[in-house]
Amino acid sequence: MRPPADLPAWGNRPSDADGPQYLALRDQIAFNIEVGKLAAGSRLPSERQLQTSAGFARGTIRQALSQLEAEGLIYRRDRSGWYVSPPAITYDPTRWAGFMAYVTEQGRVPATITLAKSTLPATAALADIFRVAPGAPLYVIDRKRTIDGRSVLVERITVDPALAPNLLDHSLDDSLTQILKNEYGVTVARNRVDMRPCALVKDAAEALGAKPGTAGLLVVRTSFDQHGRVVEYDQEYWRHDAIRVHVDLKVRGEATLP
Amino acid sequence: MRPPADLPAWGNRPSDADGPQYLALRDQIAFNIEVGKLAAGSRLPSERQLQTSAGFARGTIRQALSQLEAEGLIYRRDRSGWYVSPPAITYDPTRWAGFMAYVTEQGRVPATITLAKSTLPATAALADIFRVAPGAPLYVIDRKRTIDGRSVLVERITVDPALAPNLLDHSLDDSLTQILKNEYGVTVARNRVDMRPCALVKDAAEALGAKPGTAGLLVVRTSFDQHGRVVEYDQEYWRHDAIRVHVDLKVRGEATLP
DNA sequence: GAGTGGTCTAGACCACCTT
DNA sequence: AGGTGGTCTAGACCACTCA
Repeated sequence: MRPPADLPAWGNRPSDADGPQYLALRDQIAFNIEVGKLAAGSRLPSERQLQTSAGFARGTIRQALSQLEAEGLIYRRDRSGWYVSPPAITYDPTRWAGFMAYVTEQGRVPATITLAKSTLPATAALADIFRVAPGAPLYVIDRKRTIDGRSVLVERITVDPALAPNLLDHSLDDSLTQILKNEYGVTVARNRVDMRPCALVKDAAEALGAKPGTAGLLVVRTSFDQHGRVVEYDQEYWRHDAIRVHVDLKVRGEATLP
Repeated sequence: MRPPADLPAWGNRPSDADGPQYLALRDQIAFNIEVGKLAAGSRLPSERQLQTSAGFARGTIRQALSQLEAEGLIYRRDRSGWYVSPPAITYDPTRWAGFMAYVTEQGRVPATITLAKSTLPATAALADIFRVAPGAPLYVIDRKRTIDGRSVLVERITVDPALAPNLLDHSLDDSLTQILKNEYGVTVARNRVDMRPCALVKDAAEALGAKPGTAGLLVVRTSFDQHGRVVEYDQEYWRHDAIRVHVDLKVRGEATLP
């Protein structure tokens, strides 16, 4: 399976002559990034520096920066500054490989930090998912994951203690799926993945050092074992510029037609 | 396969007391949407009306509206106004159903408008994808698709004329995959899907009546026939609030481990 | 033609990060 | 302590949509 080429598109041609000024500034910064004058991970000049060097009002500068952020070319660390985005990682939900594995495969350095772990009573929604009584205890684990030192996602994993008693006693900084398999003999037979663009809610944004409301991608994975029981329910909030999803499918039977 | 529940999340609790004012305004509007006071598709008061009724400067109003837009609760029609977003459609790339089918299935009304069709010489990137010589002729079709009358995606489809001669003579407002199958006997054996959050580039935004730079989702589908030839290469730009991706997978062999 | 959002200015104060 | 981005104000003009 060859790695997916950089997704081409209709093209982001330089703004038409006489477009808005903020787009002209956008183009100039984007150009500096593309030719490598501004390297991935490096910091942009401060807004006030750009203000004097470009001669625009600060609001206009911020419009240009927000545009570049929306495009995924740059990102901000809350109240710290603007930085050039590193390349995105490619994520294949159909592959049987955890975060640590596929990030490493792509020549990057992954890391996991456990933020919190606790036992909480099931909310109505979770009770429905796990088919347990509302209020029944569930393990809840919050983790943060980084690539080359940059926080790219926070996740909340929920597990039914019935399937993995004393799970929280383990070190949770490695692949949870591995632990479930090796320590509890629980294997995943079915995987359901839901994805949608979102805005990073406050807690997620704070954990990522991003401004609340920044664009993100919500990936919800639900893993089932061979008996159809929910093994793991995982909500991942990704920085929107850090992920690309890639799925490769053999077409299965066409019996799904009504 | 039961329809995926609304993806729950960490929760968008009301902004902490004494948060920024624009978030207070956001909460107020969001509340009006949730309780149905502002129905899906309906128009919000104009920015200047909000300005006087809420007592904030217009910039602050616009910040609140942009926040709601990022969250997918509202959208704007360029220079026309702000509107409440209808529910998103669920898209399953593993299912053998075209746009018209799965939108209808979800109780919505789909439509397709062909914007342009032409024969163009292959760019380097396209030549590589189709394994033809650079400059070789390729069919290029631009279409727009709507749900309940709202434009939700524009796409550019590229097809190799060798597989489907005179394709452009057909009506292209229906499922292209159907035409390829019924008229040319070309069936899809493999489907590759790449997705990433993006900003809508100028042409795509204009076709959707959105402001350039609005958040979107780029979905690139590459379809192969049983001989591994590329049948159809499709770049879809979605409004980010209009789509949810849902994938359901049986876990296949674990032979992919290194 | 009236009203809309889109763009832009030139200030200001604040909370927070960095050193 | 100095500098950063985050928020906010009160104006202005323009291109465009819509009735």
